[in-house]
Amino acid sequence: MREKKSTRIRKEEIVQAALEVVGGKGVRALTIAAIAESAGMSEANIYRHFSGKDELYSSLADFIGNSVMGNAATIAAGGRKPLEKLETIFFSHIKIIAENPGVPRFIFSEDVFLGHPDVAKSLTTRIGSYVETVSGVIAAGVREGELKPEISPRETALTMLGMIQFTALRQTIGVLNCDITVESKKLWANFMKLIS
Amino acid sequence: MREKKSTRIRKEEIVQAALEVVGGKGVRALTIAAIAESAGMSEANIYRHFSGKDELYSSLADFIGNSVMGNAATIAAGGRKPLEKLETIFFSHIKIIAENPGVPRFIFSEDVFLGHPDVAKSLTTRIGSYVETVSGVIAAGVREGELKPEISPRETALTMLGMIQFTALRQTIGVLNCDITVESKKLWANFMKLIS
DNA sequence: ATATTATGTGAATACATGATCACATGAGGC
DNA sequence: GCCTCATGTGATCATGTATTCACATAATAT
Repeated sequence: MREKKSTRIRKEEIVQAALEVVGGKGVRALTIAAIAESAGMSEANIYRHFSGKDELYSSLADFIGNSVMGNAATIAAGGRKPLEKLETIFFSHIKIIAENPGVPRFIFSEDVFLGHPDVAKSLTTRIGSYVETVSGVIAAGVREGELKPEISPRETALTMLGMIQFTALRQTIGVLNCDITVESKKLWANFMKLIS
Repeated sequence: MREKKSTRIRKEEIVQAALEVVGGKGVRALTIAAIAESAGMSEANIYRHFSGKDELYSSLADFIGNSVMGNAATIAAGGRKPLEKLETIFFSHIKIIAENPGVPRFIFSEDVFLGHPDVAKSLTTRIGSYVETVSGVIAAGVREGELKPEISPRETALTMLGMIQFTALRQTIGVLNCDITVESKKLWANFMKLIS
């Protein structure tokens, strides 16, 4: 039999294993069997620490939300100039996506939004505040004269997030043959020309 | 027993039914049973017209590709001005998404890109040519002085498609509480300010 | 009219997946 | 050393899904 560890540690291991499964084979492949194999334990043991797949999904969403989406708010609250903040948000978001493909896959997966409404609600709230955060930074940029005065903060924020999201998507489905960081630099350079 | 129809007609009906299932309940719910119910026929009859789920996926991809992505190429080949073409491509794409949510769901679904590599390859090719088509229109717009000379056609095209894709996504997951057409008008008005 | 063929279906098969259970075993308190 | 309990597991069950098959019936040719 395996070494025994506390539930707290096992939970983290299981969530991490789940994220790896999603990153490697997609949310569709997120079966108890796959998680158990990735975590190196039996299927039954998953149920020892989680009541079922629902709780596992919630934990996964919390983990992603806390470690990832909170990031933008922190940057926005910093003391730098708006344009700098925007750039930092953009590239840190891209970096997260590049390092962990399971994140965007999970966040925008059907299994979450059609199969786990409570998890979906929590994620949509986070996405909404993400949009507001970026809008606020853009509005500040306009006020301070760094950005063109005629642009609309909210729509520009949505355009920027769409650009990020589309990049993640293209990477996920393999359209992006070159490196995602190279691609994102080109996109950002062009976006700068559009907004300022 | 039901009325008998030719395979050609039944195939169309089945593809349409499948698209409705995807639009209503997602690719995850695209089971033979669900398609059969939506089409009003028995499961076994699906196999009378398709060799299996793989062929059905291919047909679905072809249908979407032809009726949707071909659209942009037609518009681009027309005789209007680049900016007009861009606007038409944008709004017809949005219209398709609004009328049939199954389209973006299917195109960017994991089930397709991780479970049906041949279908995925055909779709990635189409997405690639879509990007090129839009890039071409934007490049023409720059040449003719309708758009800012400093923008990069390819990256601007990706930004525009990202904007569309993100709108589709927000509609799919329910973040978009207001009408998608209203939202898209606001986004386009802002995008015009960005590119010209 | 009859034969032939294509189209339609309920029932059955094979397999994957989520979940449970009885039982095994390691860790810490005594 | 022994007890207790949380942790770990193979076996098992229930359900859902893709697919097949024998059989039924409408359309069509002869």
